[in-house]
Amino acid sequence: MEKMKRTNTCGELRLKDKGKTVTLNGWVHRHRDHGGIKFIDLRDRYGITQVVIDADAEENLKNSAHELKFEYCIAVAGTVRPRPQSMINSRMPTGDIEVQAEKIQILSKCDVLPFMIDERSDAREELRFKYRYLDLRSFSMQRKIKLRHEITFAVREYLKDKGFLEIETPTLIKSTPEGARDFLVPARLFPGKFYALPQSPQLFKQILMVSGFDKYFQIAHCFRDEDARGDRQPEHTQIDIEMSFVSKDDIFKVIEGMLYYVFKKTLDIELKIPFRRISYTEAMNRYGSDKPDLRYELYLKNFNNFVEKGEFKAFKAVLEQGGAVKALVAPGCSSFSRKQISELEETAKIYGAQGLAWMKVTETGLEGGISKFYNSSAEKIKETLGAKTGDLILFVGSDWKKACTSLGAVRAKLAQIEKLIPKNTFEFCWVTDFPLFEWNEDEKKWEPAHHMFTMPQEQYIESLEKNPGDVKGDLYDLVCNGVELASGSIRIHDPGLQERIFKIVGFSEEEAKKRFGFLLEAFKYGPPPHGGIAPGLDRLVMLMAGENTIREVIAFPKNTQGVSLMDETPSEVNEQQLRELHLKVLKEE
RNA sequence: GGGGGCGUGGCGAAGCUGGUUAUCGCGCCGGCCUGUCAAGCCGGAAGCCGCGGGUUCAAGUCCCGUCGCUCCCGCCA
Repeated sequence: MEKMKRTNTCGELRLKDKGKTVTLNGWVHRHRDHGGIKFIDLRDRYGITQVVIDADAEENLKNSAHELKFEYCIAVAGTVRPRPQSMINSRMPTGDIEVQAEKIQILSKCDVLPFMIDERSDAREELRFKYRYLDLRSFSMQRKIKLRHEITFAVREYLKDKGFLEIETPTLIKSTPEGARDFLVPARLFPGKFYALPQSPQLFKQILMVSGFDKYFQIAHCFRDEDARGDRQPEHTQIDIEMSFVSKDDIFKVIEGMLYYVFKKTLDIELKIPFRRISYTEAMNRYGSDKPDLRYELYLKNFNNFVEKGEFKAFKAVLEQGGAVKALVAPGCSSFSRKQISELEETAKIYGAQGLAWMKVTETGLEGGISKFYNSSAEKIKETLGAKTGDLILFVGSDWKKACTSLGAVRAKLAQIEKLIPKNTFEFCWVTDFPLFEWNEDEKKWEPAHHMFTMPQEQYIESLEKNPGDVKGDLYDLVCNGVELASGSIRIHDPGLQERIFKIVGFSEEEAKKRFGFLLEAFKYGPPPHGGIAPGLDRLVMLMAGENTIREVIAFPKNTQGVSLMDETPSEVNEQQLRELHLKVLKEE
C-alpha cells in the first residue's frame, strides 16, 4: 500500500485553511475514545493537531482509529474544519480547527512506552538516556535542541560577518602533556603508538595564526578524560576562536558582540555590553569564587583588621600563618537556628574550611557564637561590615584561597536558601588578571594556571623567575551567573620567552621539543602576536535554555560515569581487533 | 581517589520506632460512553522491594558487602 505523504505539518493549520483536504503524518500523542466520537492528538515537531473521527464515520475508519495507541506513527487524510465555538482550545496554536479524518494509515506501531512523551514526564535521567530517542520526542527537548541549532547558527552568522573563517582541525592528534588526561586511540600501523583526541584545537589554531588566517573559528569537539559534572562531560563542544594582531580588548569586543547578537537573535534579549570586568583577586575577595555569580548582592568582607584586637585565638593563629579571615553578612538571618547555621558550616567544610564562626547582630550589639571575643569593637564591626540589627555574620579563617572559596560557597548556599537569585537574568563579567602559575604542593613545582603558551602581563616579564607566584597572565575568563562560559588568553609568540616559561614549570628543552616541537618550529617563521578564547557551546546553551546541566542540551549525552546508556558505550572489543592494534588488556587485581 | 543521596509492578512515588494479603497515581488489558483536549466511569493483569550475605520467631524496613544512578570535593592547562 502506498504511504500517504503529508501535505502539511501538525503545527501549521489554522482557521484560514478550513475546507482544505490535507494529509498529516505524525505520532499519536493522545487519543480520547468517547465510544461514538474519537479524538487523536497528532504530533510532529511543529506542533499538535486534533484529528476527529466522527460518530457517523464508516466502520472501517472507526476500527483503525480504535487500534491506535500511544506513539503509533500514522498518516491521516481528512478535511480541515473549524471547531464548534465552545470547543475552541485557546491553549493550542491549532486550537481553532480540527481535521475530520477520512482515512487513517498506520505507518508503524509502538510498544508500551517506558515513559510518557510528555512535558510532565518525570522519568529519571538514567531511563531517559537509555531511550533518548523517545526523550527527544518531547517538545521540551525539541525546543532545547532547536535552540542549540539557532545559537550555533547565529554564532556562525556573526563570526562570518566579522570576517572569521571556519577551519577544521584534526581529531586524531598528538598526545600533549599537562592539562587533562587524554583519550588515546591506538595507531594500528604503528605498534605502540597512539593518537590522542584533542582536549581543544589549541596548538592547531595557533599554527593557523602563523599561517596568516588572522581570524579563525571552529565549532570544535573537545575530549577530556576526567570525571563529569553537571556542567561538564567527557566530550563537549566549544566555539573555538583565535585572532592575530589583537589585545584582549579586541577579543572581548568580538565575544561581547557575538553574544549580544546571539541573545538578541535567539531569545530577543538585549544584553548590556560591554560586560563588567573584575580581577581574579577581587572576584575571590568579594564573591569567594573565580566565577562569581553577580545576580545577587552578598559580598565577602575582610575581617583581618579586627582579629588583632579581638580575643579569638583560632583567628589569630590563622593570620600568624599568613592566612585570611573573611566575613559574610547574611541580612535578616539572625533568626537562623543552630541547625541552620551548622548546615551552612557543612557547606564551608566541603571546601576545606575548618569551621564556620558566626555572631548575631542585635539592638545592643553582637550576640552568640564568637561575639564575646569582639565586644569591644562591636560598633566598628557593624559599621565596617555594613551589618544591621537582625543580621547574621559568618566567618571563615583559613589560607586566603580556602577562606574565600569556602565562604563563597556559603554565599551561594545562602542565596539559594534566601531565594535571592532572580530568574531569567544573565549577569556576565570578565574575570581578568589571573596568576600565570600555581604552586603544586605535591610535586613541589610551579605549574601553568591556564596553559604554558599564555603571555605574562608586560610588567612581569622582566622578573618572571624571581616570584613566579606573583606573575599575572594575560588571561581571562568569561563568567555568566556563576558559570565559567569561556576561557582564553593572549599567547606567547616569542620563542625566547616561551623557553623561560618552560624552564619555570620544569619543562626541559628536550621534552618541549618532543611534545610541541612543531609549534616551536613554526614560531621560528614570523609568528604574529595572537590570542584567543573558547566559549563552551554546551554551557552557553544550558544557560540560555535555563537548565542546570549540559546533558539537557546535548542530543546524545554521556552520564556522569562517561557511559552512553543508549548504545552502551564504552564497550569491549574482540581479540582480533586488539591484536591488530597490538594491544593486550591487563587484568585488574 | 573521597563524601552525601537514591534504587519498591512498564514509569513516578508512599510504605513510621521490623509485625497480616506491599499501597497510590500514570501506563497496560477488557468493557461502557457523541465534543474531548492530562477526557470520564467500571472491571482486570502485572512485584526475586537492585543484588549477595547477616541479625531476628519475623526484614521492603536493621547491619555488612556489592552493583547501578545521581549530587558534591578532588580532578578538569
